[in-house]
Amino acid sequence: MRNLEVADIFDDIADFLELKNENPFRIRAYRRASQNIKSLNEDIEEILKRDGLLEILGIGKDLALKIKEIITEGRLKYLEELKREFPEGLAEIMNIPNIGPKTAKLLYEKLNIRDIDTLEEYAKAHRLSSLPGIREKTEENILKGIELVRRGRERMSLGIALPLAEKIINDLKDSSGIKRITYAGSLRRMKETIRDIDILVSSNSPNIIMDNFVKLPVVKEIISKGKTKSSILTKEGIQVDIRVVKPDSYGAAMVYFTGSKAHNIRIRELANKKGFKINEYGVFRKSDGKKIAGNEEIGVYNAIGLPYIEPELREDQDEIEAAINGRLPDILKLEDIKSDLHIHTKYSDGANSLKKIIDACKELGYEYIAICDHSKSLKVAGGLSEKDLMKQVGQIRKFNKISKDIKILAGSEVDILDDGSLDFDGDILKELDLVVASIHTGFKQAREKLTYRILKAMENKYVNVISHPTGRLMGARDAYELNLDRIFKQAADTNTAIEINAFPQRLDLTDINCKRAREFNVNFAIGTDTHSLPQLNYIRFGVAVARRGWIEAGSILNALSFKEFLKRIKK
DNA sequence: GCCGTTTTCGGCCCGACTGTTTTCAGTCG
Repeated sequence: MRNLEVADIFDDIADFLELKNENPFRIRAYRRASQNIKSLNEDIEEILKRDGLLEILGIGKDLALKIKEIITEGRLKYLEELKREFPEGLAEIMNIPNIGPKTAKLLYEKLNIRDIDTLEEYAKAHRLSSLPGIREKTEENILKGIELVRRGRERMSLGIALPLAEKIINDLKDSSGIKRITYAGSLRRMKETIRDIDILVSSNSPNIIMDNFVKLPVVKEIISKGKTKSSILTKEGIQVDIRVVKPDSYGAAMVYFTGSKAHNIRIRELANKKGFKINEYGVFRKSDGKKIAGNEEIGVYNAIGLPYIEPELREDQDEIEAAINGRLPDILKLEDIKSDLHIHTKYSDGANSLKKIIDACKELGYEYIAICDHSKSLKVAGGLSEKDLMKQVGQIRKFNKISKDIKILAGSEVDILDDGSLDFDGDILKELDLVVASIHTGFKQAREKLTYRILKAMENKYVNVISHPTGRLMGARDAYELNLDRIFKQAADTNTAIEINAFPQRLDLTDINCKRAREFNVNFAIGTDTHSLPQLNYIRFGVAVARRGWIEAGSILNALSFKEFLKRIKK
């Protein structure tokens, strides 16, 4: 997979073109191409092989040639030429907040500043004030920005961002004058990682909201405070932006602030062609400036002839075309979920007793759940021996006899061993209601070997689900190399479901891979991999991944009724 | 540099905030 390599090169080119003050539309073409390549769900080398580059949105003749050069030559002459014109450090300088191409170029040309360290020296010595448009305040901001860059403005996981946004909204929502309040941005689109949190408010008295916002207990620093828009930095160093609009603009503002930027650009282009203008206040007829929509999101889409598009789909990844052609998927909803198919208990490395887990799941309204503790080989996680597993199965059977509200599936998260066989024999596995198989060893093995192990496991007639199929742990471990297309095909052929592991550090499969797997007609199982009670709520992150992957309820095992579920998993 | 129900040229999304300016450029989302 060299998609990222190609995307990064196009991004670098865009940086250089900005420094050169090139045609902004040309720069945007590179950025858009980069963005689209990043979110492709197919290997770009494969696309090149089948001569399909021009089908990629935003790739024309010229960029197709450049992609070919990158893949075959391992480099791009054009980028190397650009690199000769400017020192490499300038791109880094442009990463500093509030320093864009104009300032970076000015610093370089007037003071020969070509890296962050030099810039810091100059700013501290007040030697930047000699430049036009830079005085003391800008020097201060540059120093602050350098600190931010050094600390690394990393993206946080959805699991951190969502609760934080909910807390801020909760703290704010009683402010007088707030009519509606929500989070927007990449958080509302439920991207797996988030950089900034965006909050949107509708109110007729924005001043009060701005004042209350910058006084919230989480605020460490006020980045900017205006009449309708402010930004703060929390004590954890997370930027939170807020925007207040009038109630009759709330829908348009929701669309605008939910993004993605690429999606917004597309719908604005579409509006333009139809004689409308879209901004964060509404949809306006160009002929007489009359506002024709804006209160609600759906009205904005309908005004330009589109059906409502779910936030998770708004990535300019074919959703506009699908909307135009009436082939938008009816994606999974949280309410569709009837079960959690991956839960650990005290039997292995979970924190809670079977009883506690069952009670909590009843509270959540589940129709059935699957208990899947680890298998005997995974000693570090307290894997169960055959004897202990059978004891657990017995306990579950007993429970099911007296329970009316919820069905408990006796399952196991069974290790896939080095040769692709399973950690328990068939005579044990046949006693279980659900077998979830996963790899916990040999992450560094070759792609072919790891792929083989999973393919082999799927051949086992007792295996219902492959859990966290790529093994990634965000911030700790990359996904291991797999031939996913072969795995998806095998999953469909053997009726083995692929798990969407909802644990925020995993989210494995990813949204992009879900979209790919969907083309193979595979079934999915969402599991929280819960090890302690609050983690049962992670289900919403798994649902988010499925939604971003265009998955409909019909192919999610745990969106099926218990009866349907049992039918569907038969191999 | 891409793209086409304005189709092979001439368009290309739109507005808020800051810091520096006497009316705006640069940056950001």
